[in-house]
Amino acid sequence: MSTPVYTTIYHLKDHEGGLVTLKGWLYNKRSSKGLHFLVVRDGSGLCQCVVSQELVDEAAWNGADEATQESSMELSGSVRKDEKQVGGYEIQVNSLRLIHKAEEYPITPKEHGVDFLMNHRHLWLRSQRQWAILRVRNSVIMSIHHFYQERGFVQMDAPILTGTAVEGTSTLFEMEYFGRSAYLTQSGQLHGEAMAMAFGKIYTFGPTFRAEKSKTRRHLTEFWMIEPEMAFYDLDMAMQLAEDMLGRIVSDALKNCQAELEILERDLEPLKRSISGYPRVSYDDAVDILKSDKTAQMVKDKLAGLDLEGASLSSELAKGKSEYGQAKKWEKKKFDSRELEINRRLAEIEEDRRNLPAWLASATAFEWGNDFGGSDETLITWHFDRPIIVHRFPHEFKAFYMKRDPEDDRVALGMDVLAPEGYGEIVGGGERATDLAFLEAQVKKHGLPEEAFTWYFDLRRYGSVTHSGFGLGLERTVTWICGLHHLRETIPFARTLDRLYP
RNA sequence: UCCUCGGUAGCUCAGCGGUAGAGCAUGCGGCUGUUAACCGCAGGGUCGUAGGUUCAAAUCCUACCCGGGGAGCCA
Repeated sequence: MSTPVYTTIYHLKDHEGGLVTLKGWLYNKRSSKGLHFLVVRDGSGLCQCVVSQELVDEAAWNGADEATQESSMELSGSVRKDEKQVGGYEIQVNSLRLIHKAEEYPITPKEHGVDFLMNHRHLWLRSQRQWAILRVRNSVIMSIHHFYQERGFVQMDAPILTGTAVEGTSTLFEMEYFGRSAYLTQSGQLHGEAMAMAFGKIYTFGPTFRAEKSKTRRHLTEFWMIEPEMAFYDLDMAMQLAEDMLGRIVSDALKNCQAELEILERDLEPLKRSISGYPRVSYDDAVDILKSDKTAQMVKDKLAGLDLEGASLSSELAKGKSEYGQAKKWEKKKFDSRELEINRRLAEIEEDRRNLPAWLASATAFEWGNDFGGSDETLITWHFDRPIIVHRFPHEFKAFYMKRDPEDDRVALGMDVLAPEGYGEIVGGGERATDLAFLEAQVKKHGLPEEAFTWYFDLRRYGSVTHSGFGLGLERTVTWICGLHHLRETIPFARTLDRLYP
């Protein structure tokens, strides 16, 4: 007999019919007399390994018998293709050694609540769904690097400790820095501009901190942001770059993360449409869309649909309850889990029914000059089947460094990319102001400390040029690609308003 | 800061005035192809905390603590 080759579950396809050794952890176990079906995970995937009492020695059998969930083990056996199994392969085990018998594992193959899972994030990472999400995150990161590197951008790091608030609006984490105040960066943009003037086209990729007291599914206090900054790019060029970048991220994910997206049950159609052809929508047009009869009709249709769905689910629930008494035990179990699902969905429907009228009211009352709220963005994106780029906003609610539109002084040359399916803003940026006097006036007007910007003003003193850039929120992008409800699962260890552990 | 929902077994939840329940997990037993396997038995609880109403409180009331979602703000 040949010697087994040490490999990983991901590479089993190269060893069909051969003998291999795997090292991993027990994900789940099913047993009957003389047989153990061990679902093993090794970080690269899952594989069912069959231990038959007749075919292994006593030590191997006892090891499989004793193994508890998440026990670590090393096993060898022959690889067989089997479409029915997770990963498409199965291993008939010849030998097995228990490396460490795990204590009772807190995360069972059943459902858990968010709080419990977040408290066990260090273990939750081992679950299949988290595996899939964080591998998509990896794909997105690599796509971004490839995209920019292939286009001649230089990756440069902006400082994390800063003495300047880039945008007065956001709240900063302040800290003591050798006797004075420093802040954790909320954007690398100003330093990015300096680097763009030195290298032409650059992008930063780093952590960003916002001390906003937001408790929503779209916010983290620590998140990762990618900020390209390009000399000699105007707004239109920046919008095209953002579209090309997102298109690349999406098409790479579709190509490289098929298994992951399937685990996440992601509907691929909206992603396939999101590779190119992003409509450009001016703020003016977006306001018209928001206040249109069509939007009002969409909200009404949505409400009617929710009523229908709610009624149908309620009657299913009632029917199940009336038949519960006569049901067999396994039928009861099935109904119990369905009941949970229905109750959860009903709660969601209830919430939407409460929110939608308020959304419509706020949309109808919207006036030119207001900033879009989360609900406004969602309503606007309902009109499109792929990401859209909204541009040229009233300058009042935009950052001081944005260039004014030469054709309309009321608006700034900013742009936001809004993801479809209700995911909203994933990119924000635009063309930067080039005129020194204008910037000096802006800093004063926004009440920012002028002395903190003297270095920044230098960029307009020595060869000021047209330039643009934007920031991409990594976690929001991954949330959209994965089709998730909440962004906290897209980062290994989320930092939120009241969560610093684990 | 405000609005809203929740806290019952290790976990997910049901019970909503009258002796504390189920599934999963754990332990033991059964089953030679299982797919959140299945079947049987067992252990496991100051019903978030503190007051109050009541013959009787997990259930009703008040306050507080903790968490989820949302608003504002943002990527």
